[in-house]
Amino acid sequence: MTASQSPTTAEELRGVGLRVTAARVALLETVRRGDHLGVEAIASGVRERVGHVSLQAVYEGLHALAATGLVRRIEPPGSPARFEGRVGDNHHHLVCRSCGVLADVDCAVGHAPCLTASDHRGFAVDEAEVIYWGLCPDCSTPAVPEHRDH
Amino acid sequence: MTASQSPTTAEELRGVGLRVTAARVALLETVRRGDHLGVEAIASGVRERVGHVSLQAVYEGLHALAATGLVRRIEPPGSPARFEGRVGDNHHHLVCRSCGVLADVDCAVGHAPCLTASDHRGFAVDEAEVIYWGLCPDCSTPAVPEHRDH
DNA sequence: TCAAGAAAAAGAATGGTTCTAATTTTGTGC
DNA sequence: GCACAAAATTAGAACCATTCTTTTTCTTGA
Repeated sequence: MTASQSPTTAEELRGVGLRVTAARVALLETVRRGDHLGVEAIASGVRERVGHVSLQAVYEGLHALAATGLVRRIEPPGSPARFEGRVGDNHHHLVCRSCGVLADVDCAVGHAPCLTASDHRGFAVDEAEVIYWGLCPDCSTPAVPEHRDH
Repeated sequence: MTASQSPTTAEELRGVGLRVTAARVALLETVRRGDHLGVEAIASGVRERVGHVSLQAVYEGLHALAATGLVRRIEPPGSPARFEGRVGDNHHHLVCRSCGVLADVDCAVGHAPCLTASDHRGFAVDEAEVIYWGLCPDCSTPAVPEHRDH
């Protein structure tokens, strides 16, 4: 652990072959500071930093960042896509059936694929994605049921 | 194990509190005979059996069947929902990154939740859904690459 | 046989996401 | 420092799976 400074956001972007624009720097920082944000929330965060950015630019930027592995796209069934900046540790997710909130769970193994199927039927498996379904602390307390499935 | 006949499709529908209509019988049988069919494919199968059925009726019927647990809805990120008739054994799925094909994998445990998170952060987890990502046998052979990610 | 309620029909609407085409900006080489 | 090519951004429309609304038809239990 000597003095190799952690790279700036701009350097990280350049490092994966992306051009550095104010919008993309803000995009990456917004995703990293946020907690599983959706596209609209990310767009708001980016606009707070750099003024007007179109929604399409956000989609395009997120696509680029996800393709290079700087962010990860999570798409829980039944809700729009969300993004997180925690990548590379192959962690998994807890999803609340009631309110849809999303939380991280560490993967015991830490690298993909952390599970191997007994019979993978000829597939070349490179990742095992796990979603734990349940109720979050807020929704599982019987008192004050604020959110409910219809 | 005496001679208790397996129930007819109609009896199964009635058993979960649903009304028996030609469309729903055909719907359930189509899903069961098919292999992870999409909504359009299911609609085609139903129409082959009972003539005209609207797409909305198929959506409505699938929703009802899924709510009662007679069918299971699978929603792999990036592709439209598909349905399967194999329920109750908590099996998982292999998804091909290239062509999107879906295959079943037996769960070693067999009942949900088959995995427990190390730290479930207060969530009451009732199911662990696993998706194995990889390439199917057809797409992983280097020769004749028919399908490719853009 | 009848009434109540569930299911189906038709049609429109919704919403997240992607595509197209034109314009601007960035990084690089001269 | 300038110009050029590639990449990023924009605006706007298009897309497609899914859902909603309303009306009509059918199943079921009385």
